[in-house]
Parts: sequence; C-alpha cells; structure tokens
Amino acid sequence: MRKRVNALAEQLLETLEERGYRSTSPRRAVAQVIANQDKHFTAEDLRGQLPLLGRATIFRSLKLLVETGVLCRVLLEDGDLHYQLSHRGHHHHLLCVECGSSQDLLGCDIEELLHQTSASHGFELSGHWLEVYGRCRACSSADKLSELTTA
Amino acid sequence: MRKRVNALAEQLLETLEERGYRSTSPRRAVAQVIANQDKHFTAEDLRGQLPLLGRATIFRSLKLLVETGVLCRVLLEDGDLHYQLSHRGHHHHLLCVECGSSQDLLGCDIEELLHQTSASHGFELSGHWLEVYGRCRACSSADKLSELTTA
DNA sequence: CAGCAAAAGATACTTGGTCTCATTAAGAGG
DNA sequence: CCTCTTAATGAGACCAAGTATCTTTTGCTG
Repeated sequence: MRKRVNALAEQLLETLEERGYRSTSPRRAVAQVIANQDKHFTAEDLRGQLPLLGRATIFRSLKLLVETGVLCRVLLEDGDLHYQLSHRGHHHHLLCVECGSSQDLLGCDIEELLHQTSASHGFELSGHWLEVYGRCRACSSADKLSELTTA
Repeated sequence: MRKRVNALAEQLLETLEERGYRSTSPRRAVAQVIANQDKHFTAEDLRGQLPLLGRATIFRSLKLLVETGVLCRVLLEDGDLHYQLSHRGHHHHLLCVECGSSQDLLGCDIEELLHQTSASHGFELSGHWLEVYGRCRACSSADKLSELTTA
C-alpha cells in the first residue's frame, strides 16, 4: 500500500518533469502529500500538512498540477472549490455529502445528451461542468442499518 | 419594455415581502437594477450601479435573493461565481462564452439519466450542479459570417 | 406618532488566492 | 566536481469576494 502511494507521488513528479518543470524538494513534498490524500482537499489542508512550505509555493504547485491535468477542481454543493487527483481526462464526480468521498462517473452518456439538447437550443457546445451530490453506497447502507437498529 | 422591467422589479420585492422581509429603499434599488440586468453579474457590478449603497447591504440582498430563489448562482468556466435571475426552480444554464448571455436549459432528460447512472454506481443521488458552455446562436452565426467575408 | 425590531452603513476581519522581489537551489556544460 | 544560469522558493504585501460586528436609521404596527 505504502509502496503504491509512493509510486503515485513519483508519477506526479514525472508528469511535471515531462513538461519541463524541475523536480524540487517542495514539489516532491507536495506530490507525496497529495498522493496520500483520500478525498478532495483545499490548499489549507495541504498547508496544514506541509507547514514548512511557503503559502505561495503551495498555491503555485496546485495551479501547476491543475494545469498539467494531475489535479482537478471539484465544486462542493455550497460553492466551495476543492482539489483532487484526476486519474483520467474529462470525467465527473459523484460526491458523497456525508463522508466526503468521491467516485468518478464513468460510462455515462451525458456528453451525447448535452450535445443534442444544446443543439436544439441553437447552442454550439464547447464544454460543461457537472458535479453530482448524494450518498455513497457505504453511507446510505450505514443509514439504513441505523434506522433498523434504532427502530 | 421599460414597463415590463419595472413589473419584474415589483415582482422581486413582492417575493421578499411574502416571506416577511421589509420593502426598504435599498432593496427597491437593488431589485430595480437586477431587473435591468441582461446577463449574469457579480456583486461588484451591482455596486458599480448602486454606489450609494453600503457594500454589506449589496451582499446581504444578494444572499437573501438567492435564498428566496429569486436569483441563482452561475459558475463560469474559470470558476468565478456570478448571479442571475432565476425564473423557474431547478434548471441549468447554457452560457455563451463569447457574449456572456445565458439561456435556461429546459426539457432535458439529464436528471433521469443521472439517476440511473449514479444508481449503477451504488450512489443515492440528492442533487447536482451543471453548467454548459459554448456559443449562442447569435455568436456562432456571427462567426460563420465573418469567416465567409474574410475568406 | 412613538417605539421596537429589522435593516442599513461603516468598517474590521476572513478566506482563498495572486504579485513582487530578493534569495536559493536545480541541473546543464565545462 | 564546480560554476553559471534560470527556475523556483519564501516572505510578505496585496486583492477580491464575502462575513461579522456594532451603531444608527428606518419601516411598520399599535
């Protein structure tokens, strides 16, 4: 497990190096921490885990990682913007409002549907932003369980 | 046209009054300005048009209007949050990246599709946020026209 | 038209992020 | 391995959007 995580951090750094960015020690630290994150996080979360890094460095790294596609931004229900690892290109998130976990939404025909619908409004679609909120399997079954036991 | 706009402002105020909020002169001013807006705007835009109102008052009014469902927040492609009139309940926006206009997306089966897709991920859907970006009919035909004439 | 609560205004503060600029450190070339 | 160049960092000022606090004003009800 630990090995895998480090492998992920390595991978993030490689992505940066491929694009001509240096592998500096702050960046290694950021990559390590991000690779360990299991849910979406804010710049502040990162800062808490990397108190020795300058504020600007954290923000610069985040920006870079978003630009290179390593991270993506997720919009919370209240409008807060968080970050999380983006394993693939364009995708959407199923965000659990209870535990804060998120899964990627795959194999969904939404792009197709959006194209059709916007075309019918005379609209030439170029992009979209979609976030989906609800309860993950674990949280919703935990709910049902507690209903049964408290009843 | 002018008459309609004032009627709209009236209507916004009535919505507030129905919920027990007073009709004060700052609120009347805000309602008037919002009713005249033809695209999404920021608090700063409003402030520019209402220089005599306190900053906090503008923000308080916006918040109130969002809570009462008169306004909705729209997410721009770059992550900026703007406001705009919300004529109906839940809906989505087709935002023109060229002229900044927006249309509401109606008669779309997205909710249904989302429900199915998230259920297949074991996810109990409770809400979502969708914004669609592209070119409106006017802008995309203007583009085509200029291509023709410059060719 | 008096009095009270709601709202407004001024302004300090907070959060998330960018800019500037002097200093440090990758890493390429000798 | 050393040197040099340039990218990157850190510190801290700055900014934008929004909230909190506190005093004054204003709608409204009786």
